[in-house]
Amino acid sequence: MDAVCLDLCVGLPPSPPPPRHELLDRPADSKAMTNEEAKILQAKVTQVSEENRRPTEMIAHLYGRDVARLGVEGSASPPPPRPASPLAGKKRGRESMEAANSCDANSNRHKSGATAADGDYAESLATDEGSCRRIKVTRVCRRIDPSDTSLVVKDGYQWRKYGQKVTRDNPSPRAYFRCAFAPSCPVKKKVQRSAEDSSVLVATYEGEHNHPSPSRAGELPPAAAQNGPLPCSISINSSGPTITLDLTKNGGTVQAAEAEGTAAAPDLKVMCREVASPEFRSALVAQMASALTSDPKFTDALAAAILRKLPDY
DNA sequence: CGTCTTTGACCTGCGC
DNA sequence: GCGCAGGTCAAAGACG
Repeated sequence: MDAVCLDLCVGLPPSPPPPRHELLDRPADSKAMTNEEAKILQAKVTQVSEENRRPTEMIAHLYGRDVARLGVEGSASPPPPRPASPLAGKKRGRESMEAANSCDANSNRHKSGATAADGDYAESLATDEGSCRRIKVTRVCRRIDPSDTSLVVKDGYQWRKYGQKVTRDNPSPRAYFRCAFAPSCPVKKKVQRSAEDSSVLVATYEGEHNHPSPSRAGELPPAAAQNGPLPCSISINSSGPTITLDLTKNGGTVQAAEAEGTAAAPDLKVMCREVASPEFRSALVAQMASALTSDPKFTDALAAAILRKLPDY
């Protein structure tokens, strides 16, 4: 997949800012600013403020949309009908919710003729019935050898199997796992072959681990640890600073999908979650500050704005 | 012998 | 209230 470049152009408008000497090398006898000059500078102040506000709004928009989407998916949207199982209406709400999330990307791929990829990923927040507590529900699809009947999805954690059941809507059994690394860990995992493609294992995780992964470095948050460096960079070109979200730098999940030549659209959710994470935001602020302070246009405009705020000398 | 897996029984919630 | 289906428990067996 090619890098997706969100050209959040925060550059200055086509009309270049006044040269530095116009602002800093003002003749001593021109202390008194004409009304026309004042209007022009006022307009520029407004313009610069607008330019500074734009990236903030775009980031906030991206962040807010991601959060809203996760909330709608998990708790608000009614589950879609399941034509494959006419009796599925008897299922409980929680199960129906999971079915709504169940490998949407997987089914979409089947519709579009593509094959399932390793590490397909979907996540939602499920509302626990009778309370406002939210349970994180994550679904991962992995392609396995069809002859492999182990129902094991390696994810770095230790799991203890406590049950297995054959469900109505799927001839293959569903295995139930608990996290075996920490006795108090509330996370459960259900693993079942996809009803549509028996070579695809669908693992559903409920809850969040209250301990670091035993097989990963514990410093990074799960998403970051799973996907490596933040998939974002800021560059400055002739048209101004550009924020680039590089979907190719998303760690193993996307790479696994790429290895099979398939799209990894669900990983956009992972990336959006990272964009919303404090680590990403602080890194983004640092990079933006670095980019802005190294931009002579920005420093010129900033110096001009500061000068205008200072009393005449 | 300790740990893990298997599997039938039981529990629980939902729809009718 | 009953039946159904998913989820969980726990005893028994397998394995290192």
